[in-house]
Amino acid sequence: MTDIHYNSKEIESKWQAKWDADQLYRSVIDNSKPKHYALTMLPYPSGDLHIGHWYAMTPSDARARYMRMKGYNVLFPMGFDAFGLPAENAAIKSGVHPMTRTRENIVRMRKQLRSMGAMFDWEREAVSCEPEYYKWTEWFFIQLYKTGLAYRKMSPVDFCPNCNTTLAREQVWGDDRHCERCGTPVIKKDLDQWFFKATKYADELLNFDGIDWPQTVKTLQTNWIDRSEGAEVKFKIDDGQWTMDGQRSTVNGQSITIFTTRPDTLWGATFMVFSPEHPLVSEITTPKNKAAVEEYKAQAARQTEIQRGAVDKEKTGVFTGGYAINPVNQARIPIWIADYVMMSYGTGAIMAVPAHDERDFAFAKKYDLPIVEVISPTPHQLPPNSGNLGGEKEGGMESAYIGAGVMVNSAQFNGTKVSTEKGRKNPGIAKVLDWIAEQGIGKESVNYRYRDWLISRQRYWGAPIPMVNCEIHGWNPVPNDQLPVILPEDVEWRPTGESPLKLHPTWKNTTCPVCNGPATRETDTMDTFMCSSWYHLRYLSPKYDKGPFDPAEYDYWMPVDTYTGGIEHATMHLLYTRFFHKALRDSGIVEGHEPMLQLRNQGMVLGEDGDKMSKSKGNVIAPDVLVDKYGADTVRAYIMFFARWEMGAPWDSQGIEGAARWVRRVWTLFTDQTPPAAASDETKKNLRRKVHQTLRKVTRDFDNFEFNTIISSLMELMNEMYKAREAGAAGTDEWKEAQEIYLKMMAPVTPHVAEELWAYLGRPYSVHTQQWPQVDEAAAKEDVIELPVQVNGKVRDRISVPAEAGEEEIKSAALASEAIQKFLEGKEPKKVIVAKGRLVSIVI
RNA sequence: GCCGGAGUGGCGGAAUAGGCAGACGCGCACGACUCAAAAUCGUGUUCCCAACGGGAAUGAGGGUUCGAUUCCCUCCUUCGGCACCA
Repeated sequence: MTDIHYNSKEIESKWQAKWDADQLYRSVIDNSKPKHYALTMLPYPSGDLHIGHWYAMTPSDARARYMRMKGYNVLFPMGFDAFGLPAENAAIKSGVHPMTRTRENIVRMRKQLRSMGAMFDWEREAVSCEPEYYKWTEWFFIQLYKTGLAYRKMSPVDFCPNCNTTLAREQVWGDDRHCERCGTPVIKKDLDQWFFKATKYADELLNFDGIDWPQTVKTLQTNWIDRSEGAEVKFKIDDGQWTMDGQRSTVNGQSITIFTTRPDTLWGATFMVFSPEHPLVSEITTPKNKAAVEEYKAQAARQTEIQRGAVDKEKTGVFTGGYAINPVNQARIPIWIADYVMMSYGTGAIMAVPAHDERDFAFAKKYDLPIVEVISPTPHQLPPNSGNLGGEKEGGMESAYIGAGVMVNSAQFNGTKVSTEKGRKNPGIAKVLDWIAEQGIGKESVNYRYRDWLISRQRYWGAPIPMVNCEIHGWNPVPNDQLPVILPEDVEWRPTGESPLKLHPTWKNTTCPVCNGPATRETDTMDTFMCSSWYHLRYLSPKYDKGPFDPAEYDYWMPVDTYTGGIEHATMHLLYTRFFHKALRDSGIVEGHEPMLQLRNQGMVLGEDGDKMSKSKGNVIAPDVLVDKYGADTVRAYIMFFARWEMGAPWDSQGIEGAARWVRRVWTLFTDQTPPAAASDETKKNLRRKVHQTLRKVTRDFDNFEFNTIISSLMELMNEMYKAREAGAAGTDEWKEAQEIYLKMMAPVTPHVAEELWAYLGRPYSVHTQQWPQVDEAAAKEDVIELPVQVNGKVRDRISVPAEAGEEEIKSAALASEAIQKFLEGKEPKKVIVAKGRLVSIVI
């Protein structure tokens, strides 16, 4: 029976069936072991598992397996993020109900996932579109509503005209502000929508203490939230006399608040600019300027935000006729409107400091508005108090000055140093902040770009928002005993821009939970990111019906120890789930500040042409085909080998042959029946050394998610084993140890073939429940090391010295070398540096 | 414009803590086996100088150092994020 062929199909189906039957991957609470919750992002059930899923999941699985062998009780669950647009869009086209289609797709994908041979605990599978799941999605909504974190507001929101629904700010991408799902540029609509008050946690979300997340994700989230420190300052409206009869506007004397990051430049504020949409614009506009202002507002409204947002667009604006008083120097300054001021940021109005802001400078130049320098880069150029207090033009400036300097033209602050630091770290800003607070002019303030999370979607295939509206009692949550609000099945999916549930004849009619009178249900559904914000909790106990999760399971397994998935979710799912966790924590539902302690992102597998894979480009690699041709073990091995996991790389159809060859060569080596021969002690010692060195390396690489070098180390060891066999090592104790350790190291990567060979060698089932081997440091140690000897930085020779050799011994061995002597030319070296275990460096 | 990642052979990539650049694999070349091919096995494979031998080389240029893919500065290319954000 020397000639056993490697048959991937046979051994993979055999072991998958056995593992299933034995419940080898069932994870149950076991207080005798430390737990490890390994989580990988759940797929959307599109109906086909693609190579990207394999790339994300198999290294995650390998590491979960490794942790299990290290002695942890590991939970590695899988499920489906099953609500969402594609199923609904397919329904519109084909008429097949989304639930039908989704369940079919799940059956198919479950099968594909099983072909991976991963250690998923299927008993814990969770599917977000099933009522027993979304009951709790609805329940969570109500918890957030009860704590004031869910609210309804009419506001201008992003709407995708192709997907026919509103989107959260995070789901609008790129320069052209397109829909994250379909790429269509979004439009603005004024709509009454449900939001989660995520901004309440803005500062906390900026804090990543205690979590081991990639710097890139932390940076992306930080940029997204974009905290900026500054001040809110009140300017009084002073419109003087508008008309011949001295009539004043209704807002005369009222205060308008602006946000600025540069309160130190207040003395240079020579005009104000309001956003055209600012509610006070019509109030402050004088009759004389009304026509021009209305015209400008209409023009601004016609433009899309993209057109308005074009950075290099020339600044435009019109004067309102209104004035305000600069609170620091009482200068009467004109109020303009311009579309470079956005209603959506700060207060929708700014103080314009043309001398020290490029945009304000361009605007002032164009409309001939005064420019007053208040920060001088050269402190002694201007005599103190040489101020031209707001009004006169400063002709000398060529551009706005943004750098450090000292304050000038700023009354008692003249001479105060200003750095380029932001916020309180800047001495000038700090002083002015204190002073304006004292004077009651303004106060220190923080602004964020981050917006509350808009969760209403005008689509059918999502979790219903469990709210009821009564004419008398307004909005109220559906009582707990009526949850879940079930999605009706008989719905027409017409893409009308309105929620299909709204068009259902009866579903929306219900009774008010307060008065039992007639009321209507909310017909929008929830953003599917709501479902995925808590799926890691449902995995704990997917069949539990007394709450979203079983507290006993929660106490044992949470938090997630290792989370893996794509970085494209940095400012979406990964931010939502952190917010969600904090919101639940404040409701007393969960504990701790963060849901996922460690995060690692995989890169992307590109097509062989180096482009992103897509059906239209025809460069899609189908894992099913690869599994059929090579077997899952080879696909797993190649996926882990061919790129740095966090970087990704283009697929290479020839490259996978290398992984296939490796698996076959291991197979051949391990099933080989070469009779034991006499190997020298040297051979046996070298074999052991290589085995333990490899073990040390593989262990470290698993710890560090460096999967590609795990495979190359295993390939190297295999090559060594082939040589050792040639030298007669087969059958020796050292050989047996090598085989045993090899299969244990291989088990997380190629679980089927490792199990098969483990059985072949007559070891007790299963290799996957074995303890991870211990490195024998003594065996791994080198006796003799080869050191390169450099002369003036160039390697001129290599010497062999005992590993234990002292500095003097190494030094004299190096100097004794013939090759080195040649380069020394009899001269005495200036310096000899011995880096122990590394090299010798001689300077002449 | 701001923030972050990445630039190493024909290709994917490797290189504990600043110490032999190119591990491992793909590809390619040559050889063995074969009637032949595939598979398999073996050898070689950064570039330049014909070469024993030597020189150059980790995006470019500079710096620190006995020594730099690794640290510092300037710049280029590329990918991603943000952006009239006050």
